[in-house]
Amino acid sequence: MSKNITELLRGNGFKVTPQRLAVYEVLANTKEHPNAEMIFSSLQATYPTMSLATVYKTIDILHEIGLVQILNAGEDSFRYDADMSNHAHVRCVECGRVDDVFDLDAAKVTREIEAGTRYRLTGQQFYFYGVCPECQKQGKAH
Amino acid sequence: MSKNITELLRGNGFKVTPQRLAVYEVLANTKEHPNAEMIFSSLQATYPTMSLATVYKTIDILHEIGLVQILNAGEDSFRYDADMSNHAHVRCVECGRVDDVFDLDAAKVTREIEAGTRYRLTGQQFYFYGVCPECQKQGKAH
DNA sequence: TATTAAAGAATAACGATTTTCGAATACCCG
DNA sequence: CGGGTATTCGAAAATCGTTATTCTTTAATA
Repeated sequence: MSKNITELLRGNGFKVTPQRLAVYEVLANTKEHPNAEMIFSSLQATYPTMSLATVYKTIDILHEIGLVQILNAGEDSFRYDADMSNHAHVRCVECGRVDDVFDLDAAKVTREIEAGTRYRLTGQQFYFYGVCPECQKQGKAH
Repeated sequence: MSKNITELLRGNGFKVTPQRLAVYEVLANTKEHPNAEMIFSSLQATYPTMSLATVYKTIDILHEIGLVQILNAGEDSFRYDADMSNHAHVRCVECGRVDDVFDLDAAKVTREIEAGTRYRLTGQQFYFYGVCPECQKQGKAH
């Protein structure tokens, strides 16, 4: 990336706080697309006083300055991803895990849609649902 | 369709009630992908005593017997669609309307993904975001 | 038409997210 | 490097969509 988180925060008029760096670190170092609760829990050890509200407010800022994307995979809560590349997601309907799907040319599909509808498209989200390899092995597959 | 709503309800062990028929009628006669609140409001005139809880429970049943699909277009509430065909949706980020996108071969994309990941896919949802033709005319476009 | 299990309406409960507001602190300036 | 100040933090309460509970009504069958 061109700028690091500290520069981006300061450049957008936000203060650089340990909490913000910590929340971003969690997101940047996992591939598990955690929700707010999961981020909160994983920070309990190092930041015992941090509240869920702070996690939400921080995510809001990180999203605003383009450092995290918000996933709405049809669950009861949102998930967050520090990987800003345009990629789809697949959720296992058995265990709930959410994985990345990189081999999909979304731009091509988007161009087709833009030609078909008369919308001027600004973004898209593709979600796939199925059973992950692990759960298939578990024999839970019917 | 092969069976009508009355047969489907009864065949699945559900009673056929005026409320259920009414909720389905609303969904079947609109292309606006209403959420629960919108369905509730549009039934106020004819069913002044119906409660929101009934709308939710009815939608739940209609979804269970395969008569409506649930849309999660990244808003704060769910939308519902009586068109069960596999089609994508596009939401206008200006006015909030949700339109259908039929010209997209989702099955083909799904097959590609299934080959790439090792998931066994059971479904997918594609959502596009942009500015609808009306809002583009409004000059709100930047 | 009577029986009865299921459904409706009203209300309370629930969980994720947002807001409020006094206390704490990052950052600019000297 | 320390002070002043606007911003942020954190705890609690509020909000909002949705779900559960309770009690009353009703559809379906004989």
